[in-house]
Amino acid sequence: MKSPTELTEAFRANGLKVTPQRQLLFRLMHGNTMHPTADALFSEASVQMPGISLRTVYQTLTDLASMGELRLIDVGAGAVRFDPNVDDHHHVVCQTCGDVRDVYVADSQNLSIDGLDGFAVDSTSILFHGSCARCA
Amino acid sequence: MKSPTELTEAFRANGLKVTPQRQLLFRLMHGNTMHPTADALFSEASVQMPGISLRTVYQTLTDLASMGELRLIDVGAGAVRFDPNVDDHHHVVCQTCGDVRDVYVADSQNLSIDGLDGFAVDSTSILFHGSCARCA
DNA sequence: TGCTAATCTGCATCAATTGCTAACTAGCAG
DNA sequence: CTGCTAGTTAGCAATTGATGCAGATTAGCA
Repeated sequence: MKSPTELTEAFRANGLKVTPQRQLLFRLMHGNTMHPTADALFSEASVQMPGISLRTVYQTLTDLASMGELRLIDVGAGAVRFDPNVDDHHHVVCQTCGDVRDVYVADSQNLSIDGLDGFAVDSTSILFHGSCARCA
Repeated sequence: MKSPTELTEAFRANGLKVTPQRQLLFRLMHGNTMHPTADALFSEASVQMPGISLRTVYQTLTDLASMGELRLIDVGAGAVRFDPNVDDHHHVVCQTCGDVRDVYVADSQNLSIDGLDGFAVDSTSILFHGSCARCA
């Protein structure tokens, strides 16, 4: 994801306004490796800006996602998570503490797939389940 | 997933009762390659047994899943899907029609992962997104 | 400084799933 | 075959994550 400053320019260039709410969320997500849910981010944001709406968090994060600045990840735990890392990477999920971490998989683009039957693959997402170092 | 007859025995052996509702669901899921949602299965079941409860569908499918007879798959489309194929396999999802199909990935157990950092991987699920032959 | 489209808040709504309980029944014991 | 009882079912309430909506507000250009 771009820096808050770059995002400000990108938003304006797209005819979108840059509000204090959005700037706060830019800052909270920039370099964030926690893979927060909308709700977690809302809590964080509320500390610095009491009264901010959960709706606004969803809105802004959705905007960022559709601009390709962040990725939505669904680890099947109820709520979607947001990941500012848009590199070609994948995720490990700790079954105990729910922690999500980025990992890089060699040759993930060149997997040998049987049964495709004419299906054209656009993207691949790999999810590893297990236990993190702390919970093991 | 085992055959309806085998499941009947397995349920009894576990102290679970075999009701007509469960038998119907055994039959509907056996060899089913449609990856139905609970709701889709409920509709199908309702044809043969009007009055069956959606709650019962969820209950029975959850029981089957915890007995290892079927797998829950979440393609991030809102509702969980049920897959009676418990082999080591993965899924492709058509972004257009939503269709889900089983595929087999060579060496999916031996991916070279960077950034694990002490994380112990138990299971891997790979999701391929793209367009199926019909929608392309 | 004013205008106007974009945004925000707060609440209603929706969809998937689970919780709860009274009525019912599979399946064993006698 | 009959009765008992633990396990099940139906139906509805409740929960959770997410989105729709409208009136008040505001960013940012002229």
